[in-house]
Amino acid sequence: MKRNKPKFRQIIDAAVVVIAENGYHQAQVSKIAKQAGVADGTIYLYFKNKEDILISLFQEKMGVFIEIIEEKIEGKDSAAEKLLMLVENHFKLLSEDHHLAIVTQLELRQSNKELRLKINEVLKGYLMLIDRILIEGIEKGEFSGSLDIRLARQMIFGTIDETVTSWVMNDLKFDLPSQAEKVHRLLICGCGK
Amino acid sequence: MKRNKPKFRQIIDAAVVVIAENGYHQAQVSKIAKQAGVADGTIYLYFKNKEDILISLFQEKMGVFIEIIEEKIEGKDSAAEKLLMLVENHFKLLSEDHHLAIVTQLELRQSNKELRLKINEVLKGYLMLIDRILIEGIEKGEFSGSLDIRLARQMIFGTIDETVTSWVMNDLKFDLPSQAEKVHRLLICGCGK
Amino acid sequence: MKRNKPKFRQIIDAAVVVIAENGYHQAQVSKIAKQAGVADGTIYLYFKNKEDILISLFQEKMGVFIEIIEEKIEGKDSAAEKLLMLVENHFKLLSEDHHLAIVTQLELRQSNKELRLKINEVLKGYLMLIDRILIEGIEKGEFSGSLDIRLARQMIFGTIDETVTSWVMNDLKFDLPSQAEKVHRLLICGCGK
Amino acid sequence: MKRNKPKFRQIIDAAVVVIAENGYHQAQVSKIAKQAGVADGTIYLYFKNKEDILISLFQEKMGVFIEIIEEKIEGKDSAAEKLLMLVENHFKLLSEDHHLAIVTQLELRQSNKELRLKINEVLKGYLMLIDRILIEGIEKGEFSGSLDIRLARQMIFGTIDETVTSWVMNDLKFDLPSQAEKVHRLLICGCGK
DNA sequence: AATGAATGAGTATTCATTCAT
DNA sequence: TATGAATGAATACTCATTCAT
Repeated sequence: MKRNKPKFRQIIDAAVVVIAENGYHQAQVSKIAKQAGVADGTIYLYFKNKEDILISLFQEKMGVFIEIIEEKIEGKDSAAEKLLMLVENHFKLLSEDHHLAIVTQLELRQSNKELRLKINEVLKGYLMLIDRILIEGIEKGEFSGSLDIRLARQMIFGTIDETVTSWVMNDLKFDLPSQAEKVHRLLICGCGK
Repeated sequence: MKRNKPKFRQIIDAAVVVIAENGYHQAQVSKIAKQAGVADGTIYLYFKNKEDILISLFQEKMGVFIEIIEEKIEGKDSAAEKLLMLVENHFKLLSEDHHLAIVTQLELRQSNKELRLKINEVLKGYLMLIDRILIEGIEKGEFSGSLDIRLARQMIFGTIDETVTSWVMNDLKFDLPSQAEKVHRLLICGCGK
Repeated sequence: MKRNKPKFRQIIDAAVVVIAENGYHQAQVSKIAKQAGVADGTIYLYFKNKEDILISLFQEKMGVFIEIIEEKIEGKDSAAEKLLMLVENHFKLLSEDHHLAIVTQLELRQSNKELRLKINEVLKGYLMLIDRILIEGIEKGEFSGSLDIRLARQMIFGTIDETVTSWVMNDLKFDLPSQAEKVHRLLICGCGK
Repeated sequence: MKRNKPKFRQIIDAAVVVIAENGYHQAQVSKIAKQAGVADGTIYLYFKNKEDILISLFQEKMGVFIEIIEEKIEGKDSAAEKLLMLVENHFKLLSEDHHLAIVTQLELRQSNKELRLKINEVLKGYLMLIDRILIEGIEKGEFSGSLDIRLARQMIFGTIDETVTSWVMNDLKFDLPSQAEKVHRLLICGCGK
């Protein structure tokens, strides 16, 4: 299994660095290979083509993402607390890895539609996690029974994503994790009183 | 002034069609010229370069967007009503122009960071419109006094944007304008009871 | 029509020179462009791709070949005389253009099967010319009535081709046209007495 | 001596299969190794490089070819009969091994000039066999005394080769050995009456 | 003897932009 | 104004060969 060999992760980590520092369109395979400390050809022993590097990158990183967040929300009793954990850790994980934040929020979105559809496939796991929290919240009576799950999920993900993107676009200037509580409050209570 | 000459809009409209039908990376200048019924070189009498076409496209379309929405909210008394008008018309305008929806939600996001920063510049007018509604809502006591304007704006824009993108990605299948009221309720009241 | 523009022939002639002097596998498009005195991209205004240059090359040169030979045999009364003209001019035309001889006998044969099939398509015109001579010879009673046209054509073409290839492989040392009469005699009378 | 070890022939036979089924340019060393049931590196214990495989392949196969034909013509009294034996067995041997026919007539000719010169070196043995038959025919008075040996040899080899190539190119459709007698007659008597 | 993971050189093609007419 | 022929920079991927085990 290629995915477990050290060079697989080595190349993916190199790709994150190269894309973050040079931009998507300046991230040539040869640059990634150099950063990973392998020959150009070695890349193709572990990945089918350049696109495969990017999909695998997203799969690996998003996989860890989902895993960690699932772990954090496990012990929590209320859906609201779980949502807070999700927002907090989403912000925390990305603020701890600036390169990854730049890659996921800015650079990878420049990829073509085909690649973006595959990335969306990976994202589905995360969106389903949000859905589970929403359903639990409704069942427990924490959230409104008339909630449209899809729209609520789009609000949650859209708000988180827009906040992170805005943070990245503003050159990572403000402190992201400290926004989690306020964002959480907005998602639960909205703008109203 | 180039912007008022017929060929200026002719080329921009051609660009929308070509990008929507071929995708961002298959929207060559020569294709846009052909669609517009002019020679390749003529493009450069009206636009500095290809990027300038895309920025102008966004400026023109977003300008109309803001204008119409401002008009619609003018007479409304409450901030909540104004927000509803904004969501409703945002959805309505895009659902009336599928080509434009595809271009703004999917294709134009594939542009490089530099171009996206310039697009964000144009977006600021729209975001300031949201800010004005929020401030009015706080001042009138409709919205929570402790609202973080920036975060609230990011929630509103993020939610609207995510909803539209999801609609476009699902091949424009569901009815977008009919979601406005529910989205509005979510933005005002959140997920909670 | 691209085929009539001067650059079309200019590029083909450059290809003959470059392939003859560098070999098929060292005949890069950029080398051909340089030899033709045009930019790399200009090649693609006149040819679909590299393969298209080679096919067009063969078509153009073989077209001239067939045309000239048809002209030469026109006035001849007997099939035997016509066959002599064919051999003589085949040898003469190639011995007058060493570059072309090298390209058709050695270099172009290194192309892949697909390209060779297309080249064979072009060759058919020449083989049909041979067939017409054979049929006339049989009808006029010059050639044996029991002649198998296909085999006879294969003998004629095979013998001519092998002779030319051998001449090219021996570095064009001996005088090719002077062999025509002897080759002609062999084709008519065979090895026997 | 490498040539006598089983893996030497094993690799050569694998090469014939792989080249025949995949084409010259798709016959990678790794594919040949896999077909032969050895590791890539093992190839290089038996052959200097890839070219060496192809030359050895040709040497081995052509060696058997010459051996068998020499055996067949040994007892024959006349040069004409010997020539018939040569044509017949040339056709028979190749029609019995389609893979080999494809490799020698089509695929190996795509090799570069250098390799083809080396292959010609191997062919010389076969051409000398033809020469010996021709000389015997002249001495015995069967063939014309004024025969140019080189040209006659080129006619014989060129005709046989063109016939086989044509057979391979027509997907081995017609029966090759049954053409031998007619080809033989053509070579002895030519097209004339 | 045998393995197979690693190497790294080499090239066709696209397309935004220019400028002579 | 308008044209469109010409330009030329820039890059992913393959595969013969090696060598540590």
